[in-house]
Amino acid sequence: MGVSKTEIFTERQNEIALFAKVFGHPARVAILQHLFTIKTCVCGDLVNEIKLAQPTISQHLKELKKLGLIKGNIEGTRVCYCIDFKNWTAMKEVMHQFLDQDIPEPDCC
Amino acid sequence: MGVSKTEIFTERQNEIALFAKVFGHPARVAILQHLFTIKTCVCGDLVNEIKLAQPTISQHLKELKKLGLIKGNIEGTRVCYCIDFKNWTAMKEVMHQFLDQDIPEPDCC
DNA sequence: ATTATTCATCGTAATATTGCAATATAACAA
DNA sequence: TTGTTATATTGCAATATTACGATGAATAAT
Repeated sequence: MGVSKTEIFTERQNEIALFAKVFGHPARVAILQHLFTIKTCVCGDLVNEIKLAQPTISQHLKELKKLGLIKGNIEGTRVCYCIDFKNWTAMKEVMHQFLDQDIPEPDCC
Repeated sequence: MGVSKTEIFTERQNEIALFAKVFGHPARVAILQHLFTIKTCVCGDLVNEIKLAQPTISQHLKELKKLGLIKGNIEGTRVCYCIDFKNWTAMKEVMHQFLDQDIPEPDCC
């Protein structure tokens, strides 16, 4: 039906999926990478940096903000976005636990 | 348009997004967690384990197989799935690089 | 006050995803 | 062969996502 049956999964599984989903689009990956590499806020140039229309970028920023991974400060007509380090770190913890659930050696295959 | 403009992003950005997207559904997270915790192949019981219809599980397994994160061995009527450790490790490398692009301290915000 | 700039929101079209019933396929069992 | 079991595929309905033009709201510049 296009609707995920979140109720049959654990909260942790849904949490992982939500974080992963927001990284599941290259535009949002690009936005985050840009925010990290410039090591400060981004005010405006995302639209020049990433070749997508302004409303599209705005929508992607909204998704990132919804999960708390970035935050925006209004500065006059501009809005400056930056990583929310506290939340980013918390997210990293969750994702690492998932990705690093490695085992020594598989018994089969 | 519902279609991602992959051509305007780097290969790495698209790669990260593809991996993340496959984790962007709790069913696939649950499947992978199950494969890790039982420490061996899974033959069949995924449909009992996860409360989704068999075709739905099959479809999620296909997605995971498409990215090479799991592999399936046919054993009679059953198909046994397990993590592809080589590819899982490669994926982990990519995702870690993305998640750990931390910087000491932000200049702003 | 008027105009320009920046960003958000709305509306909408195109496409993708999720879920499942029905069906197909394949191997085994009797 | 016939039936049973396990998994895959097909087809489709419901919903979600992506992208962008048009518009709106807020501030800055003239």
